[in-house]
Amino acid sequence: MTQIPLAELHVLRRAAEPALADPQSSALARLVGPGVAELAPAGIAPFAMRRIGENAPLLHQGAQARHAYLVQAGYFKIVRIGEDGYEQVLDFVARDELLGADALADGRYTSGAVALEESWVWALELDAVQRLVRRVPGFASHWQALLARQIARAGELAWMMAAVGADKRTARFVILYSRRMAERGQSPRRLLLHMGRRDIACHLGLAPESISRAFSLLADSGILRVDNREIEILDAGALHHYALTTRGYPEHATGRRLAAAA
Amino acid sequence: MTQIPLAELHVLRRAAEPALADPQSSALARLVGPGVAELAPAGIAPFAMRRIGENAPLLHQGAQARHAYLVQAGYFKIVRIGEDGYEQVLDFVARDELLGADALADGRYTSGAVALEESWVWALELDAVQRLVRRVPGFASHWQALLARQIARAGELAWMMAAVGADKRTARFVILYSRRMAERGQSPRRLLLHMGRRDIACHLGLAPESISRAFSLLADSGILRVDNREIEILDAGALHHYALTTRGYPEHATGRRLAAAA
DNA sequence: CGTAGGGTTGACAGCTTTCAAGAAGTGTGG
DNA sequence: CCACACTTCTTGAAAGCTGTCAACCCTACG
Repeated sequence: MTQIPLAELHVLRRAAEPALADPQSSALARLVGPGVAELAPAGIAPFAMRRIGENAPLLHQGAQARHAYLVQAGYFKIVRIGEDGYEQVLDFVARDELLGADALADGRYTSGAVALEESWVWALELDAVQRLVRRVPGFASHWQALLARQIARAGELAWMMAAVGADKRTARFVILYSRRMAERGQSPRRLLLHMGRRDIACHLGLAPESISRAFSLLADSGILRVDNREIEILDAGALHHYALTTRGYPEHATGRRLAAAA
Repeated sequence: MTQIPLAELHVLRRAAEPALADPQSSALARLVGPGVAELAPAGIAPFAMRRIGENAPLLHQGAQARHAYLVQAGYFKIVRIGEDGYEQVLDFVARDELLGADALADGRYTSGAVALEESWVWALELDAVQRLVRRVPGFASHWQALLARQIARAGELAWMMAAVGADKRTARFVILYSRRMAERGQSPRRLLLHMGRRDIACHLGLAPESISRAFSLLADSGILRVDNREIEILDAGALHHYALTTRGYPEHATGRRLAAAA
């Protein structure tokens, strides 16, 4: 009955002192390629790793941007502070993902970023990135793929937020979380939430109590097993089915004039 | 009492046959620069303009992507069709904005795009864009700024969706719409909605009736004047104040360890 | 050991969805 | 030119759900 807790993950989290230039484990090497080691001495890519303490901010909303950051290890939340001082959690960011890329638009960070746990990031000078885009073949497409990935996330966000009920929205959050776990090569079934209920609520536009209730409901339905921040997906099919029904309208008679191009 | 309707805008919409290579009015020239005319003959940038009829699809979700599109004139909605056949409106796209850039991630469009009215777009071959990024100085930053702009939109979306009530969410929608109008140099006070109530509802995750009610409420409050798809912001301050109160929590004790970087 | 913070659960008020009907505008065909 | 059908938008009333406030449990930490 009592399964082994995700203790190994906890340990892994604590001991996540990352290797630097090893292509196997360096997010930077995965982005730039194996030739990364030769770039730094040449002055083309003076990329440095930074450590961010738990609850420490990395990006400051509205601040002048000189760097983007590539997450090597740890977990961040993207927050936007409204004019009224209320914070909204826009997204969560994990290893191999980009922070602060939105600053490419106008040179300022449109949102803040806070580490949810001890984290390590690569500081990418925006100027240096531009040099790499022009000089290093293949880098431009890697970089743009990373940017495009962020754009695609907007769609995921809209999909999640468009769900009607609090429980359905929570179900979709779990699905997305699981999918991202899988992208990082981790188990898509046994999840360790790196954030608290309040941050989840802030992200989904719900009350923390509703998150709690939704988790309890999904647990009682036998779809999830919930133990504080440890979550296990017991019935993925049922979870997807549960998350399916949404506001929206069946694909109406689109395609009446399919070919209208010149 | 009866103000002049936005007739001139309607007319403008109808007569929007765009000029091609004039830097003043060509979205492509604004993106690439005045040298755009020299690229096409050289075979570097074989960009062509396409006309899309009303209600005609431009992007097909899941289809192999060879082009991104830059909107020259008209209006689009970005839609995602769920596995259950229900459509979700992710965003709306207007002149000078990008369609299908998310395909840079994995070569497939993650969402579809449908013209809400007769529209014209520049078809940008993705390969050609890559060539421009490397060869044309200054283009890379323009291009990336455009991509970054899309990323920043995700934040706007989250902000809008995080509002609690249907009326507040609608108010935020109007604010964003107004802001985008201003970005395009149009009046931020007198708005012409290019989409129907149902698309708005689909976008906000609400029922169409709720949109109607929210508009009526804002109109009765003297904040908006609503006449079908013509909307005028009568009291911008009140509108912002109305949209302010949101779910979320006052900036909690962040910054306990402000400096934790190496 | 005591406190503080996070998570869970319960009850009521408020709001949104749903279903239904009516009004207004648009396009077509006679 | 008119009439009809169609779509879109609006408005009304009841049911359902979520937010709020409150209390309680648990763990972590000093």
